[in-house]
Amino acid sequence: MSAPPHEARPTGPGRALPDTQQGMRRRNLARVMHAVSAEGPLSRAAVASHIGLTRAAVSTLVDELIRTGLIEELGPERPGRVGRPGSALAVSGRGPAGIGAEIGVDHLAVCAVDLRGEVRARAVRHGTNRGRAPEPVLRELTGLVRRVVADAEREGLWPAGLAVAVPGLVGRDARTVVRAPNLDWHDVDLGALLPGEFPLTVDNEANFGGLAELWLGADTPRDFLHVSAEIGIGAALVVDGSLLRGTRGFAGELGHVPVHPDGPDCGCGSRGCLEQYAGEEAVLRAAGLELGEDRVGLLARRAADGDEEVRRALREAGTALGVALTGALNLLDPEAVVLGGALAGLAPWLLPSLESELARRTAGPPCPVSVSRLGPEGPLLGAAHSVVRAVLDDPAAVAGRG
Amino acid sequence: MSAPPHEARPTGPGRALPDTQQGMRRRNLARVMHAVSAEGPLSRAAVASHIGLTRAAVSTLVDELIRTGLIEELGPERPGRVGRPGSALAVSGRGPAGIGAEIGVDHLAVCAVDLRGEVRARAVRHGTNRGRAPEPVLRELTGLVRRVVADAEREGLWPAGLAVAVPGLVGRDARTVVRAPNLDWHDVDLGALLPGEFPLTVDNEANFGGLAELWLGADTPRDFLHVSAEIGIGAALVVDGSLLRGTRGFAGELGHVPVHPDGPDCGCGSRGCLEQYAGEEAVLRAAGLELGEDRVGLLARRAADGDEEVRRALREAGTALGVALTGALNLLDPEAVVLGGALAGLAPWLLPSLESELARRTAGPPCPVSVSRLGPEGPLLGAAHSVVRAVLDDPAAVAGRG
DNA sequence: CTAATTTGTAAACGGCCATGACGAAATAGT
DNA sequence: ACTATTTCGTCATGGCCGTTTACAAATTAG
Repeated sequence: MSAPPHEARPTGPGRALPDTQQGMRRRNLARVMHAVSAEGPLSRAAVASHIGLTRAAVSTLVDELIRTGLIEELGPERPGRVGRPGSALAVSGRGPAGIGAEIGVDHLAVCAVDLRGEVRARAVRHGTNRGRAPEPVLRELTGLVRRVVADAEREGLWPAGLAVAVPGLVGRDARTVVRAPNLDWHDVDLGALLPGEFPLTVDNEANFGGLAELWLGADTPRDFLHVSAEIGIGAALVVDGSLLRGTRGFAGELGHVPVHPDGPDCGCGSRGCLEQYAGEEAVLRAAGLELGEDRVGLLARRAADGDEEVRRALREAGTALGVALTGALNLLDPEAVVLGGALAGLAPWLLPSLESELARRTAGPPCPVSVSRLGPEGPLLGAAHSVVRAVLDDPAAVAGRG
Repeated sequence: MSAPPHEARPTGPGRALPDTQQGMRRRNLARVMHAVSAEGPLSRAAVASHIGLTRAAVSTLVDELIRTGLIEELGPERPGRVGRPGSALAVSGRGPAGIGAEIGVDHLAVCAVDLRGEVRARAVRHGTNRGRAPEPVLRELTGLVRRVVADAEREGLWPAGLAVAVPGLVGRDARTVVRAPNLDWHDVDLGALLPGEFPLTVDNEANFGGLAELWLGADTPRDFLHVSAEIGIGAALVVDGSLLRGTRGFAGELGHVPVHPDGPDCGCGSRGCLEQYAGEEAVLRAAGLELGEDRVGLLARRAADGDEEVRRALREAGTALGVALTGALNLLDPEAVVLGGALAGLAPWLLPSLESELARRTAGPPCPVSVSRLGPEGPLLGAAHSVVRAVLDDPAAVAGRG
């Protein structure tokens, strides 16, 4: 018997729960979880003042969360001020875990993250997946998942769900890979090919990278654009703390924004798309390099070595990116732009031309552009954390399991 | 004593109410209002099954709404089927009213809309406002508002709030006009210049036009782009039934999306912005016409008369619009594009080139482009309805007043 | 060592929706 | 015409949930 799928991508604490007393209760449980999770160890009284309920109400909520193993009582706080010291509460390190997986072009990776946000187990397999059929790849991925789950269970965790990051477009059902050019996959239903023991969510790697930035970034705002690139160039649009997905789930296709409308033909049918100027293939071609393994690393090394041809190619890519981003900034007015994925490693050579292009084309103060500190880890962490967030968003839904 | 400002632009039924029984009650009151408002006359039992509460609970909610004058009992329904007929409920036509106002380049307009969505009073003053100082314009507008309010009050309505549509950028405080090029206004705080008797909201005319389309359009989806143009070209981005405003409130600036990055200089500092190809001035220049009054009407007449120069200018504007929209569609993946405002009147000559450009640049089925049936009335109606929606979204907040 | 302060819990209270029963008002069947 | 059936609106009851109030416990300030 497979577990029921968790609510498709909840966007906030306890959204869409019915407006009845039970729904209220569930939302308040979620608020307690969020407060304890975000603000570190907290006493019941502190939680109460954070979320605006009374100490008595919080007491019963916390009791329930402790009974279900989602919260732990750490013991009395060290008293620094007058009054009886509170008893510190923290989210449990032995409860549910989020299993994140990433299907990259050159690797597979899986990790388990506990409610505290710590990575408690991981497994990686290197080797290209380009052009391989979905079935063998997913069999391999399943093997890694089982290993990570076993490791996590040895530490007292149980898997609350699996989230898979894919380098391609994912339908709004959060299961189907509609198109993944780098893998040459089309309309692959991952739900049918992965273990059904726990709830599954599939999403674009740019989206999960953006969520990781939102949840784990140092001072990432709640409105930003997260740009990431492998062969394609994708963006995660985070608006008011949640992802903008679009009707079909295809939002954020920055790579096919027209940069020079009469430019070279693009595989998408259009002409002069950003991808023709800043995509991996285009940059390699402009730099006079061959395609091969670890293409991004190669570019970075050559650029660092002072290869002027490579540097010029990257400068021009940055300029094109700047043009496309100008359009996006005019449309979305975000608070920041974050470069993630492969772009993070090439940032030193992309940023100057990108930023000067933005400055040139923006009237007021230009939108700040920063580089993700998560780098290539973003999508994997975002995937795992998305499961953790789902638990925080509705702890009652998880209480029965485990 | 002025009324408290209503919650800044609520986005959905009863968002952000505290999770306590009172908040639950308020949300349920809102759900009853929405059901009755949207689904026409409804019996208590029908409301109950619509919103998922029991008949008993709905009874008490309806009693409260009747007491506060927001809902009226129309009397027994004509029984078509077996069983005791219900008593039809409808939102009141004599309760609160939304006052909408529009500051256009060539006119001022004010109207009052009741909870049923009917326009119950209106006032218009023609004459250009281009280059006039804010104070006299707003004095004039205040006069119109007072007249409309007086008319509405004669019909048993009372003003629940004033919403003003402006042809320019509005800050997130929903009071300040940051920049309105057509009026030559900068950083004007409308809150200080308009009567403080009722809650005030100010927004971009494109945004209010988009909301009107969302609320009043025949079968407008919950995800669409509403493009409108006077001198500037603005877009309202409706995502999942609510407006995307951006951090500073400047989202939707389609007019400054780069179309030809090396094109002619634009006032914004960039080059080749959409506005340089599809803006009113650019089109008039391309058509070899002078600037003057009723410029859009002139273009439409000439085009209808078969003026080939004008038609070519509009075709090229449509093409440029298509390029910019391609970018927007790739980023946002909406369900539809709606042309409103001045563009609606020129649609016959813009649409062919626009749609062929979209078709050329889109891989899958192209995003459908339609024309607003509200036309130039959109922003005014959207403004008035935004106040009505605020009442529907939290009827309890309004209960005390009036 | 006492007063003050803060924490956590327990009992009483009040608000709110669900449940179940009932009268009212219509139709359907005999 | 009369009864059975169905549906509507309401009332009384009960359970759930957060609040209020009170109190014991644990710490600091003086």
